Amino acid sequence: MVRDRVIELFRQALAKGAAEGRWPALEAAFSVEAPRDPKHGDFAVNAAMMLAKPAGKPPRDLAQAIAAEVRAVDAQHEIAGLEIAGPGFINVRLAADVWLRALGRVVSEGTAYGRTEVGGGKKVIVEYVSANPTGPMHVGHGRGAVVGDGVQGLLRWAGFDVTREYYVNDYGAQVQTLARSVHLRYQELFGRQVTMPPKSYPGDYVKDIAAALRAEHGDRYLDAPESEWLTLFRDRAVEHVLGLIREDLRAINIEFDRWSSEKALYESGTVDRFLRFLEEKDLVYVGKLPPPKSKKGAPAPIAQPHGDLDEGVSAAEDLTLFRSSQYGDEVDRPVKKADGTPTYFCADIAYHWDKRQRAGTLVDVLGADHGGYVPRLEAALEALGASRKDLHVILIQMVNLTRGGEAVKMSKRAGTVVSLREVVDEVGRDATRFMFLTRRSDAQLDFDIELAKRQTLDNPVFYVQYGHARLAQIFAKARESGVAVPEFDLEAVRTLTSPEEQDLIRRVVAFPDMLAAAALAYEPHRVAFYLQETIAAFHSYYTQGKRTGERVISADARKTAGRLFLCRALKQVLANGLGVLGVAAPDRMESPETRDIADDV
RNA sequence: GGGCCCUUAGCUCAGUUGGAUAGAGCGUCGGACUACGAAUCCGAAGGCCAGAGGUUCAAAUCCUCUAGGGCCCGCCA
Repeated sequence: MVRDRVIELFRQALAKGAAEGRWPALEAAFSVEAPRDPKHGDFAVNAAMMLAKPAGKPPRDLAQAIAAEVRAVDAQHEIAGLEIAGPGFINVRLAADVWLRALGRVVSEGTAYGRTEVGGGKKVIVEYVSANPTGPMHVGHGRGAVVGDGVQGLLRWAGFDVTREYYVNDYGAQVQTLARSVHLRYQELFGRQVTMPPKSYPGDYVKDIAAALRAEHGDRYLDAPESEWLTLFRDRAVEHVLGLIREDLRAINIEFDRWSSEKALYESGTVDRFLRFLEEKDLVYVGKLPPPKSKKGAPAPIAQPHGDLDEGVSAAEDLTLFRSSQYGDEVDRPVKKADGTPTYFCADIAYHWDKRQRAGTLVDVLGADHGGYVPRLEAALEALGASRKDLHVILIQMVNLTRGGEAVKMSKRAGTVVSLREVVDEVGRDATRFMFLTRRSDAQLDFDIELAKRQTLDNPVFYVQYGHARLAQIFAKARESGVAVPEFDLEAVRTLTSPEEQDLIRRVVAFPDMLAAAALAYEPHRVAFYLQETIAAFHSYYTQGKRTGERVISADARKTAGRLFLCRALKQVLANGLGVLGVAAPDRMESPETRDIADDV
């Protein structure tokens, strides 16, 4: 990478000067950034400003000295100019051929262009979605799914050894509730009047499961005690719902390497072994939990009026508590319920402990409503001898679904949660994915269905895809005109001298740096913004060429070859960038006329 | 009462982990197709980066406080 080369030259120069006692050694990393204003050169280096204080010298004087040293180190004359500017920046201008050779690499590396080794092959497990198998995915799950998938894709491109993992909560009260809901629907199929309790799952998919069970077992479980059917109904229901979730995921192009079952953790004895392990390490004790804090100063409710499927909170009893408060959590957390069975938390730390043994770095993509859960998870890792730094949690904020600006009311209770599937079917896979990536994940997102369907700049996915299609059409035109698509030719690309062409070259060459930085920050939205900005620069260049007559394909064979090569590199970068995000890069867009007709039908 | 997140142009949002004069799109106004896709582009107007302190060569970015909005504070998962 070009930027790495600049860093290397400065590092050598700084080390040399420090060894000769001309300035102190620089401990922290200095920055090498592409400045906003191209007049400031290709890169701005802040090393002199960082050294000014420890050296006790004015930054501009130091910058002069450092620049002289860099010139001495630059044996191959890769640097064309060094300037001291502003408060003490060293502005670096590279020799033109350095950029052009880097441009050549875009095409020679092809579909691998943008891959880096910053991950060093380190193992990472990215856990995402992990939606409870109690119903189809809704829009909020979709955001987590797309962001998580973007993160894992980025890490893969940055040279990490990534495992995509889904934790299936197929054990515990919620899937039992699902099983009971199925049983109620099952009774209904035999003509009985049933009322679905407030906290049950009434959806149509529950009826489908009930129907399947009736087809297989007839009325065998109609009046049977719960102990006879609960496990069967639960397992069937979970299996069916997981099938729905897999379909939902396939609709947005997401696959997993591993599905980890909570139930399996119990059935294999892993949870019990883990509990004994905690006891041996003296990380648990039997005690009482302080009463829950009341909110808003109101007295704590004595009992929950609606207790249909809840156990309710009983008075303080002795529980097995995990010493999480010693590791940064607010209070100790129970790992066993009053009835002696392990809590969700217990199984989850066992799961995280297992993951930590399989990989050095863990990434969890969770809904923001799980934010309060993070400290105890970190505490657990710390207590178990790993570091809280080994876990990176990405909290996905809420999605507000709107339609033409009007809020789409979603309520779990009223059963009006909009499924991910409905949205994907209406706006398409690519638009859905891209939409979720146009916002930082830690900020709330307004997802407007009408806007996602619109084909304007409001909806950037069409803009970027159109740019890719437009580039593809240039090559179609070239073939038509008998112009060969060129391989790298230094003489040809040397004709790319306009400010716009120089800008495009720099953007394309910066692609791997951008990807690596986005990966290390776990921020896939950066890729989406990079693509928009890059294709905007191309559209501008293209239209300008149309106006001035300086078109890509012209009578000047050498210029044509240079520009076609630039287009080839651009197209590759767009395709690779869209690929990281899991969005298609079409060579041709459906025309708006055709689409309008289709809409009218 | 406590914890986490958010607040940047009329609207929706970026801002390269602390850098030089804060950027896009939409909307408004005015322009550009006999051509490789006008689903595009060019120009104009639009800002006390919620507010107040602090840290330093440098703050939208870091620390404290204040004001708004969201999420959470279970022996559910």
